[in-house]
This record gives sequence, structure tokens and C-alpha cells, in this order.
Amino acid sequence: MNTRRNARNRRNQTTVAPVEMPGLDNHLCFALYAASNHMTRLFVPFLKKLGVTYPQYLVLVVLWERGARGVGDLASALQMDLGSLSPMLKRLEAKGLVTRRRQAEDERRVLVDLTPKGVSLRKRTEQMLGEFYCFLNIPLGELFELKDRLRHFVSSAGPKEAKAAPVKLPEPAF
Amino acid sequence: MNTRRNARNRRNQTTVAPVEMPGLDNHLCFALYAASNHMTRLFVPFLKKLGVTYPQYLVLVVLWERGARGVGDLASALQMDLGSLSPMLKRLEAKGLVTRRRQAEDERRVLVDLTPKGVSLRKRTEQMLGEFYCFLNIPLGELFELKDRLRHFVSSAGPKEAKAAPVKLPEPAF
DNA sequence: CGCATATATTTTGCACACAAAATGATAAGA
DNA sequence: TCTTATCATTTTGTGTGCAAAATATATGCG
Repeated sequence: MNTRRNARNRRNQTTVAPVEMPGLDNHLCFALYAASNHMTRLFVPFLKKLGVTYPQYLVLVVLWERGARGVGDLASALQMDLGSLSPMLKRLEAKGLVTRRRQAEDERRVLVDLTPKGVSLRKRTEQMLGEFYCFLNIPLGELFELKDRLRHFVSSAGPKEAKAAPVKLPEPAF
Repeated sequence: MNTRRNARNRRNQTTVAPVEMPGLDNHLCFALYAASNHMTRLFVPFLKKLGVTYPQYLVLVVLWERGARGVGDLASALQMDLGSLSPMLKRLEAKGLVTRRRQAEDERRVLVDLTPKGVSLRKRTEQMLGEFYCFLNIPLGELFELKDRLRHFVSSAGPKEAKAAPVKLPEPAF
């Protein structure tokens, strides 16, 4: 259309060609949004039997896997905002699943740990996960492949700087 | 361990084997959660230039693609809750991007339509999308493949009943 | 016509998600 | 030590996401 080869060399204006507006079904962002919400809707009824919410469950997974953590450690492991995490941990504490206490060595840090009740919830959760994967009704291989593609997307999308560390969990800090 | 072949034939208890608790990085649900939030964090700064939020943008995409819709039509197209959508549409109306009016034929329905300002936002959005895809820095093919896998996941995960209709947009209803 | 039932939308209440401001506590330097 | 910069966490405010209750309008039926 444009007689010039393309519109680049004009003033300091943007040099990126516009994109014909994609339909909803051609939006990766919508596919992510929909899939994430779909998973939530499927999973939450199972979590309800344990009495925890979806993000609360994720916190427990980290604590079960790695033991007590600082608030900031949990936030970075879960790629979760501290402003969301802080009140959430209070709710987990109110449910009697975790404790929060200032660390003696560094009073700035708050250490989150499982209570006996929080520890014992793990076995019930493992039972529930068996039921859930059965309910999902998707070959494990497919689940793993999708998971890996998502992880690759997260680690590669966006500005190339500071992409080396793929969200590693910090070592025990207590 | 268990001398019996497996624990199935005992009372009416669950017959599903428990799952060894997976680490955080082996959770598909976390991968979805993290990827969706990651996409949001990347995309929102671009949307901010247009003055809309992420879900608000999705509503506009549907309206640009298909024209005026009822509130319920939008909700099912976006797999979004009516309770979220209703106040959101008010905010879009407050921004002068859409109108909401009761339909004459069926006063129960509220029709949402683009204002001239809403229509004109489309061109600026197409420019922004060009910049965003450049910023994402991922081959288009990869994006499409991930998108299709996510769509397949949504359409196949969960109870097998009522999975035929893959979230189709309703035909014009006015 | 008048009422029970069904459909469409809004409201309410709780839990995030995130930005920005506020607190609390430690460390670094003059 | 006092001061200032830094770090960790919490608080505040707005916008969803979703369940459940409340409204509003339609439709069917006697």
C-alpha cells in the first residue's frame, strides 16, 4: 500500500508495524486467561474439601516441599505479590495451618512454618490429588508437556535481560 | 506394602490411589497460574497506554470482532462471571468506551455497544499490539502452538459431558 | 387476568493481584 | 552515635473472580 518500502524512516515515530486486530480466539493472552481460570474452577471444589483456597494451596506445596520459608522467599517462589501474600498468610494462620514469627537473627524477616495440622494435611491432599487427576481425565504426558511449555514461555517471554535464573527456590534460610 | 493386590474392594471408600505430593514445579496448575499472571504483568503496561485493564481489553476485543452483545453473551464468550462483568461494564461505560441499554424486545437483556470513542480505540490498539508482540520476542509459531494447546486443554479437561461446544460466540442477537 | 416459574442482570461478600505508600528494622557512613 | 540508605513486610486502594442472594422482567398456565 504505502509507496515507501515501509513507514520506518519517518521522524522519531514508532518503527513497529501495527497488527490487524486478532479475534478473541487468536489471542494467546485470552487462552492463558481462560485456561488458568478453567483450571481454577475445576480444582477449587477439590481444595474446598481441604478448606483452603487455590493460592493458599500453593503456599502449602512450597512449605511441604521445602520447609519453613520467609515471606519474601514464598513470594518469589510463587511469583506472587507480597501485598497479596501477607494477608493470605494471616488467613492460613487463622486456619491453624501455619505459624508466623519474626526471626531472632534478623527481625525484619518473618518466618512461615507449618503447624502439625498443616503437616498432617499433606496426606489428605495426596489422596485428593489422586482423585483430581482422575477427574481431569487427561494423559499425564499431556499435562507434563503443557506444563513444560508454559514454563518455557514464562522463562523466555519478555525483555531478554535477567532471564537466566528460572525462578529457583532459595536454599533453607534458617 | 499392602498385602492385598490393592485397596479397592474395601467398603465404599475411595478407589483412587493417592499421589505422591508433587513439587511446585511439577504442578500444571501452578504453571498455568504463573504463566497467566506473567502474561498479565507483561501486557498491562501496554494496556495502560490505552487506559483499560486486561479483562476490559478482552471485552473490547469481542465487541470489535462481533459488534454489540448482551451482557450474558459477553460473559459466555469470555468465560467470565456475570458478577465480575457487570461492574466492569460500568467502568467501561464511565470511561466512555461503551454504552449499555435495555433491549426494547426483551427488557431483561442489556445490550452493550461501542461508542465512537470505543471504536476509534481499535486503531491505537492495533499499533500497540505490534509493539507488544515485538516486545514479547517469541516466534509467532510458538505463540500459536501454545495457544492451541491451551484451547485443547480447556476443551478436554474435566468431566466428559457437555464438552462438544467449544465456547462459540453467539450470533448477532439484535 | 394473576400467579408461579424461568431467565437476565445486579448486588453483596470474600479472596486475591498489584501498585504505591507506610512501617519496621538493619546496615553503612560521616 | 546520629543519619541516611536499604531491605522486609504490611497497609491501602482499585479491579477482578466467583458464589450466593437479590432484582427485574418474561413466559406459561389455570
